[in-house]
Amino acid sequence: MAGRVTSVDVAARAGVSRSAVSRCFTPGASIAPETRRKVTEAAKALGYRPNAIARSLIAGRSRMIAVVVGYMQNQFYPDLLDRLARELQARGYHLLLFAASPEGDSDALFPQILAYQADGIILASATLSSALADECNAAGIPVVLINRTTDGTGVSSVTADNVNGARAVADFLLAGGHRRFAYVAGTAASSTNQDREAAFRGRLAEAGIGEVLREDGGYSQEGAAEAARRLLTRRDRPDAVFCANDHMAIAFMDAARHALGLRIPQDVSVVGYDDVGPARWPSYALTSVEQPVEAMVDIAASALLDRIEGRETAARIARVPGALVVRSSARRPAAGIMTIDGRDVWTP
Amino acid sequence: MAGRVTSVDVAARAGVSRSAVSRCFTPGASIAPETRRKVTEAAKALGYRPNAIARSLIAGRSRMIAVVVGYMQNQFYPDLLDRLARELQARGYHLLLFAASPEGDSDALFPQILAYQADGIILASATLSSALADECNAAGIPVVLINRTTDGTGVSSVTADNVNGARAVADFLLAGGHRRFAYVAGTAASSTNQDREAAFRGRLAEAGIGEVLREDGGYSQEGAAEAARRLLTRRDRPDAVFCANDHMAIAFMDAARHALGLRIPQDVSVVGYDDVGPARWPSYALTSVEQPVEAMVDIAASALLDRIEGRETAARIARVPGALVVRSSARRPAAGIMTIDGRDVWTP
DNA sequence: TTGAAAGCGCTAACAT
DNA sequence: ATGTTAGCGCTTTCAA
Repeated sequence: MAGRVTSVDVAARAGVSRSAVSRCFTPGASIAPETRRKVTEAAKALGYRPNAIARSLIAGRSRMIAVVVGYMQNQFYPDLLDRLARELQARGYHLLLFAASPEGDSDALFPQILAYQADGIILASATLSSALADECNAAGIPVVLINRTTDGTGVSSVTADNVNGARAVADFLLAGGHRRFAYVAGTAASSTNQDREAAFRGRLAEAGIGEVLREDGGYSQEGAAEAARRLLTRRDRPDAVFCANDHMAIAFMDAARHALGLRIPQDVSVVGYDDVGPARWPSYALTSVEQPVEAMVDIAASALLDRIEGRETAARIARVPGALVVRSSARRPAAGIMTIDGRDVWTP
Repeated sequence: MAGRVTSVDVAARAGVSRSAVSRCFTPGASIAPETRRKVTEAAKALGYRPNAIARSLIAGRSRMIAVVVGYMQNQFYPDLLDRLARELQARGYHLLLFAASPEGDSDALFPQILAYQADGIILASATLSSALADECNAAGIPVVLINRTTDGTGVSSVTADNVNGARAVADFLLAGGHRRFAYVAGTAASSTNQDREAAFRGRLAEAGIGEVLREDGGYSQEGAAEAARRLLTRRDRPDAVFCANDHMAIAFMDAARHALGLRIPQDVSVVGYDDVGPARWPSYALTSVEQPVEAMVDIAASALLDRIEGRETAARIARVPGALVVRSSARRPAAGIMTIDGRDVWTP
């Protein structure tokens, strides 16, 4: 039962005071080399580790970050979580994971996050209500939103540059010679969906395309498959479809091919957003705007820890650019594609 | 700053002692209805929540479970994590997430898990070294392994019934009339891979098939694609391939079709293990043995909490059966397939 | 039923 | 550089 060893035991064995033991484990504390040696030795012999819980109590900081995720089927979120856990670990923090129901029991999470004295909170979901973010913010807990923004002030957010990303998609499809467009939407209330949709439509409108068909896929694969059925059986079938994310785009492609017998991109071009792992799988070879997980996590972690550790007090709004990665799910324009690091990228 | 309210503040406002406040939030403590009312009211007005950290310090239990995951690209793990978080939340526990490198800095995790006084630990990875499990176990922290077993005593584990699952795959492929078999292995050292491989080979041997080709895919998609290239360009190409998991089976199928131009299942049958989401995607329609996440999580959580809460002291070894779900990545035998709940299942 | 007092394991002033 | 003292916020005997 090495777990029950306290600093008193170590102090006794090393023949010093508890303070000395404490100092030995406190970076930058003043302690004589000889004392340190004795303590270290005793600690090792006893299997002693300072109790982080007790430490938190004193410090008033737990070094734990609450991370709330919603939908784990979309590979973007597992990737995010993985990077987040590593990044926080590397910075000496730990990740307390909360799974939120899509509906919004997320309010029940607030007391728990508070109770555990989380030093900060990361909300990683396009669809979660902003109520939780606002509550935490009001309670003085630094908040970072990933993949969505909110109107509330004081809340940091890290998103892709959805506006430029969606514009690039429009340009790309126009350059490919498409004329009849459709958009498969995610949850309408999410800022990410709104930004992507508005920018896509806006750019098309500038090019003189007023009509863009629309179906709601609600960020789900079932929704996207249903959207495909509806859109692609119309007489005036669209020849280019932009799905609000890859997760839907994949289901859309499958429905188009396997349920409807269409060829991609000959019969219809499909573009997604996120550039998740499955987009690279040869069966899909999905053209998609990347959402650079690593950069987003770095920024989110820095924004959060800068506030927690008092280096910064203002909320930070970051928009991270991502390349439009060209594969074969959409007709390739004759020009404007460059190969960078072995990846075909749209650079008009 | 509602977060900084303590029981003293509530006590003062309610005109009672700190003890009374404590009792109000302790289920089953003796407190007068009137006192409870006053305290509840004051707490609500002040936005007070008992500090879980301080509580943990006294109780010697943190109500936190450390969960260590390795590889998040394989959709099985995000699904597992999602269920795990919900299940633990529902039982009043919380999940402290650790991402382990495949190599094994997992030893560096031990001190951290200890420091945070995790009440238990769940290792969810087929490949993690068992050193961490043994250390925790030795330190008196209950351990549950998911998706692998270990020789160490005192460690609980929950796995699929890999032996019967792999046997079913052999039977199924034999019934489909196949004669030349191959196995794409996961990490050779993992118990899961060993069980699946041995049972698959064993069953084939019983049927008089002595030779089974083998390639190591190391549980990675790159490895599986490479395995496909090697196996399927041989002159004596196998006509049936069992991949140690779906994650590899998918890459194997993609390589077979897109790099090698083969048809599935006409040229080669492919079967996987796990029945993850992508196995159901029409592009793959992968025949696979399911690994029932929900049941596995229920059992793992119960096994862990029963030990933590002292209801049981012995380690539990659970093997959860899963159906062989028949889709179209492998030739279908003429008989032995039943439709249950809209799913085709191999029931010879 | 209630309050006073002790203490969970640790760190941070403060002396020395 | 080291030990002593006083808590961090809470629960829990122990009396009353």
